[in-house]
Amino acid sequence: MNKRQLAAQNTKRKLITAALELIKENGFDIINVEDITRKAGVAKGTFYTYFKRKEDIVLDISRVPFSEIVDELLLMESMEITKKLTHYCKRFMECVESCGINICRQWTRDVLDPNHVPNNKDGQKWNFDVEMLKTILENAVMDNELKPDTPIELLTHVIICELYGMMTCWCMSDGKFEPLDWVERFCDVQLEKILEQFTVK
Amino acid sequence: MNKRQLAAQNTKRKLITAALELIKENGFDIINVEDITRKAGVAKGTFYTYFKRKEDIVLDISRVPFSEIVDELLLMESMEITKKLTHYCKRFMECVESCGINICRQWTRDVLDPNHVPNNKDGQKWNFDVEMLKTILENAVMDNELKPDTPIELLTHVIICELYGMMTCWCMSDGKFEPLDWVERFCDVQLEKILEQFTVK
DNA sequence: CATATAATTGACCCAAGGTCAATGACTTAA
DNA sequence: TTAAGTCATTGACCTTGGGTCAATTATATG
Repeated sequence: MNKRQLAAQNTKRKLITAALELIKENGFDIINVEDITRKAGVAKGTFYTYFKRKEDIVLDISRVPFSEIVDELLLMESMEITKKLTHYCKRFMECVESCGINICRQWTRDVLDPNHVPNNKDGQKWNFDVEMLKTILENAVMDNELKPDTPIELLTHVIICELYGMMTCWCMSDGKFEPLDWVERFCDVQLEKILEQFTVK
Repeated sequence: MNKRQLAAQNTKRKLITAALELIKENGFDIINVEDITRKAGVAKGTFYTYFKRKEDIVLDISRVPFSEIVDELLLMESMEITKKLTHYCKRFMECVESCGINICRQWTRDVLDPNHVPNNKDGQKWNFDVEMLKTILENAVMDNELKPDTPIELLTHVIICELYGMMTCWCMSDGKFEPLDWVERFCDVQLEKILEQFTVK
């Protein structure tokens, strides 16, 4: 990586850091692009070198904490399926809480925006690796923990639905409940039931 | 209701009808306030007599179908709790489907908008009567279907989470799955389990 | 009929997202 | 070393569209 690329990387990092602090504190709609660039110490136009639209920076902000979960799960390869899924769900809500309401709010609003086209290489819209969840379930089928005819696509969607539902409701309720208590209750009560009919006894 | 009030009511109805068609067809961000007023046959300023902000009209659009569910549930008073809740959930997703993705998307984005202050009299932000759900559960406790120490607030939130999760994911996935199949699976597999520990045997 | 009230209008304002030609620092190849 | 090429940076400028408001018109009231 040469000098120019390093400088560019640094500029992007400065923008993301500035935006993170400003949005977390004030909310996405309150601040404008110039607030971000001023805090980052660059010109307004520079923002648009790295992000197509004002909204796009939120995806990049939230990507960092969530990407850690994928690494953690790789280390849990040998564990049983419910342990892995429980970890996945709990860590998801931990990330939600650490990002804060303003970021999660805007992230959800972004993904619901039909104009939103992700600008990252892999075209991934969800910040959280849904593919990872699928892989966990596929491995469980291969390991004969789950029946061969398990509808993986469906189960993936069910769990994602649950997590996004919790996140959305948490934001809507202005943080009235504890995300971690919430997800724990879900794992204890519902998760096993969801898997039950596909589990090999 | 005198002539003037009737005309005003009619103007508002025209605006809502015009907006419904335009948003359902094109999406909220694509159309602007003038598109709505042009289609309704009124001036731009008139819009702001009835709605504080462009976004506020979406709440009014979606209120109609959802309000019907409350009436239906009043007719089911004598039925058992799972029947009532199943009906509630299924009808919710029916409304979601009939509103269409563009309306539901924008509705969710609205409620996640921290600037959003509902303009309707009762200050209700959710278009769907959450209080109704609470009432159903409270009645079940009184009828000794559910234990006296049932955490009603919690159960209400759990079910709302599920429904909003389904709606949000449906919108995010661009309508890739069937809302009705989805909610049926939820009612069959998870609903009973959620209630189980509070059910009087 | 005069006064009060409420709905309607559309020209206008303006915040802020987004553009782009010019600049200059850095890279590359001869 | 140097000249050509590349690319991040800049900030004045453009544009869109949400929202305002004084004037007007229609209706209600006494």
